Amino acid sequence: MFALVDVNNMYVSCERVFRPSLLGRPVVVLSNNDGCAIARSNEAKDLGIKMAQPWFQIRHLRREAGLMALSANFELYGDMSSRMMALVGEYAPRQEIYSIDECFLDFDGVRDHLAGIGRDMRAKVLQWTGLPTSVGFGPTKTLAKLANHVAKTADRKPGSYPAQWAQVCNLAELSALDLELLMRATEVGNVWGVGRKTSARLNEQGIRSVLDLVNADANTLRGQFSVVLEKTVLELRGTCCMGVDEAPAANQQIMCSRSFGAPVTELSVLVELVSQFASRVAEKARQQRSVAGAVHVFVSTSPFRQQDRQHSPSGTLPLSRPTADTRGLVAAAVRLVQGLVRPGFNYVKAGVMLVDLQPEGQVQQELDLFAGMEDAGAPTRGRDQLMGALDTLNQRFGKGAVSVASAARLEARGGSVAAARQAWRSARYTTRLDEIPTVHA
DNA sequence: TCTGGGGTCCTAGGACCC
DNA sequence: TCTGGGGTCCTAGGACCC
Repeated sequence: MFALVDVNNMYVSCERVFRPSLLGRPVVVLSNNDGCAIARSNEAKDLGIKMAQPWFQIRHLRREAGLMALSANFELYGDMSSRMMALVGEYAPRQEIYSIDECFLDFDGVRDHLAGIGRDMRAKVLQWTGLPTSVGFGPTKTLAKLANHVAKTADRKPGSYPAQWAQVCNLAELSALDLELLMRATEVGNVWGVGRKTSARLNEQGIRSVLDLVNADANTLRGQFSVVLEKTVLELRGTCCMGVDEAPAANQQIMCSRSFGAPVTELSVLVELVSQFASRVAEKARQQRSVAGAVHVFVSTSPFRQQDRQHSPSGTLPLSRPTADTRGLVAAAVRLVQGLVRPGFNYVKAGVMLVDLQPEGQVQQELDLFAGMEDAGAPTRGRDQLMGALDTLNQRFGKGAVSVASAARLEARGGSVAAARQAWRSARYTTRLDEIPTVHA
């Protein structure tokens, strides 16, 4: 048996822990640049606000409905997530942390009292962290996901499902009749792995509910769609196609990209931005002990500015020697961006991606045949120590305390036009001593 | 005026090989 | 006029997830 535990409206719930005045109010958390809503409280959902809806479209609800908006505070959410995951992980022999707000638990062999365990887990997380969760149990991961959807929806929309399924729902406890009722009442688009496009195509064929999908011919669907959908159908029927993965492999790509606060036309500014992004991905690569075989850079104009001429070039540069050294990666990224950018365009976004990632230490030395001879014999140790020192300093004194020169100029100028807008960010209550909450007695 | 930032996996099609 | 068949690898793009 698997459980899926997830935090309801994670980002909003994290904010509410430290600002109880937000409870009961419509609240959204905004993306970078305060651009669009990436988390919504139930009250905000009830106002009709959609996921990723642009802020300028819903701003009027501040006055009309008391909508509160907060800028994203990922440092806070990440720390709250770690606390929640640690608590939940105690309940089962294996845990797969699937995203910042949800994890699978593998209750191998356990069949009884699961709902009770779920309620206990929920209560403990609520008491210890203040975060409300939903828990779904099922014999496969896809069914646990479905159970979680039911637990959350039954809680949020009374009448949608029987009330006893709210908050914690165990599909294995249900009679065959109840399970059929549940699947008939649930739209196929709510199934894990069935997105917008697929559900539209399924609907055309008359497959509207989860029950319709379960009763469809898996083989035919495989031909029409893909093996992914076939697996989903099998999982819905109770056949396990996926296990819990406790230690997911290192990422195969590492990306850092941002939309800018204002359009950028100057190459020099883009060089500085891309340098910053490259520094960030280099740091991430070192964290997971990987080296990159190639660097990919893209810049793009805004498809929403229809009066602008559009230009979205990208390029990839293979490295003669795979590395996670900030200097080498910044140099490659800068060379790329210099070749991409053309004058006369309003660029609004850029990004750097590391690809061809390999574990550090098992780098193929043959690739060095054509590398520059000047450093062929240089000890790599010096480099590692320099990067180690860089990471330590930045960890201790804050991001950007030490950086390569091309990335540092932006900050020296006191930010730039491209700086992201973050008008309403809350304090990093749990990770910064100088932002720790004050309690007034 | 103002529209996120990460990731994964699968498939189709082309290049290339024998 | 008639022009094989089977394989691998790589890449781009699409769909999905949160």
